[in-house]
Amino acid sequence: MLRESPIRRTSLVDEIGARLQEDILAGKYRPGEALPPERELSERYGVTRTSLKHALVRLEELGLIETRHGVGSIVLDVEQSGGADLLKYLAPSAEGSRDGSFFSEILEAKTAVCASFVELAAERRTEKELSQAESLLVELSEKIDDAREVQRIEHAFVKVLARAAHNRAFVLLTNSVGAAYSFYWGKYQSVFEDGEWVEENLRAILEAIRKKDAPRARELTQKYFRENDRRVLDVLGYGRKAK
Amino acid sequence: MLRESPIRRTSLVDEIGARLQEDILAGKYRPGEALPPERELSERYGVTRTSLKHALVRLEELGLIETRHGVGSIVLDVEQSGGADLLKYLAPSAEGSRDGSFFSEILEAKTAVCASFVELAAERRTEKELSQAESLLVELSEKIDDAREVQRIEHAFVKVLARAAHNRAFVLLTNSVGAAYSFYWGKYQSVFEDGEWVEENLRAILEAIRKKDAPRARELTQKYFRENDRRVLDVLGYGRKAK
DNA sequence: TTGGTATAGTGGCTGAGCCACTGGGCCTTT
DNA sequence: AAAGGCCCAGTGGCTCAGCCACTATACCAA
Repeated sequence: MLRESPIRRTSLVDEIGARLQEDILAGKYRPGEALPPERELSERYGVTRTSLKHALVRLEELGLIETRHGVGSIVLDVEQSGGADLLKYLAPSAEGSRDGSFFSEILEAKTAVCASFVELAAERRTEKELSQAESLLVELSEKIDDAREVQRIEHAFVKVLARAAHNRAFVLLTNSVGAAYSFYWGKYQSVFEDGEWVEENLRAILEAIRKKDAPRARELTQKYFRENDRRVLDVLGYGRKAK
Repeated sequence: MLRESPIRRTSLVDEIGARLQEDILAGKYRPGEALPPERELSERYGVTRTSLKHALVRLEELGLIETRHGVGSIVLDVEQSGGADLLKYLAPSAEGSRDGSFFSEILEAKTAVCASFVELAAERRTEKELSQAESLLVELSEKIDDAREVQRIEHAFVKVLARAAHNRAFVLLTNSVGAAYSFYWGKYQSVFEDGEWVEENLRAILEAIRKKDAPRARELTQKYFRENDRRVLDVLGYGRKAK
């Protein structure tokens, strides 16, 4: 069965969390200041303290606030303590404000991270990982006219390489960055209409990895993703503005 | 006032969250399976459902579980959906099991990420950022015999460069990675006893950035951090084993 | 086979309440 | 005055009991 992206039901808690998050990121509550007391916030948003608290737990996990017993919830400086998992929340709000440069920053980071782990993958890949990547390429050539499938397979291919680097930290970093642009996922599918171009590049990268030619693998990856990023930004209409 | 690392009071919720997290990561609950119902879990751990729920919210934010109304909390595959913010929790448990390779993986990722944003920083840094970095180097040379201070300043220096890349995604990635090794922070201070070596390297990097020589900045950064990583692993006794 | 419906199991959310911690003001003692 | 102890208002931590909303399943009817 084809797995469609499920309708995302937003719970009350998610809603409150998102509102608070926006307010914090918009500077309504400034770093160093305390949020209003939970009792007041819960009344203001019309929810119980319990529900509000669930939202605060989430914000604390993200590194947006620090809650201290007997004191309150202090707003932190995002640049100082915000974690990478924030990226997935920042993307939609950047979209709302037509902030294309933010998306280009995500892509840039993605490209850099990918280039790094591909370099490592070239040195450490096992035969099994090579064949996994290879079979993805075979699948790609079969579905080369379906942009949607091309996009999916390319993504899976990158994930295989991330694992092939045999570095758990890189896998998690890749996940965070991936979650950040997953929001845009459907919006630049047209980039993958040129399936041959994708296949050609991925194959070249895989060849370099097979030969354990790390520098070349890195170079090819960087080249491919940079061009890819450029096309994506073009499609989304951020083409020129973006640095 | 000198800011000491505060005593970390662990709340009940943190405790439950940590326990569940360990159990999940240890494979007690397998990906795809559902966690026991909240009512049962809360009874098992001897806390109210509310408190347990707070912990589950945290785990969901981390990408360890997915909770669905009317169904339950499904355990996710960490490699598939775990975010970078997990790193900071993985470090202590890896320490417990003497898993040195995990720490070396974090350092490796850190080095790669730093090298990438330094490359960008060389192209985009403003004069202001240059002078910020410069004054940190001045401070460094004044406190060059205090390993603790050298470590702190080096860290601040890196953060300045991260911002100089003018890419918000990189800042957040750096924060996540930084949080991951902050756990070890005090344990390898001796590496920074050689303050001259640190200063010399940072200065060279800054010079390359000043000249907008991106490739060289990248190369120097990579060289410095790789050697640094090696020393850190040595100090922690993971020297040889680590890949 | 199809489609509805009852139902058991699960999370979502509420509201009231008590306990624990923090910080600052006040009062005593020196 | 200065220092130390105490109290208390404000705030988060956590509990308890309960009802509502959603989901999957099994069964029944067309």
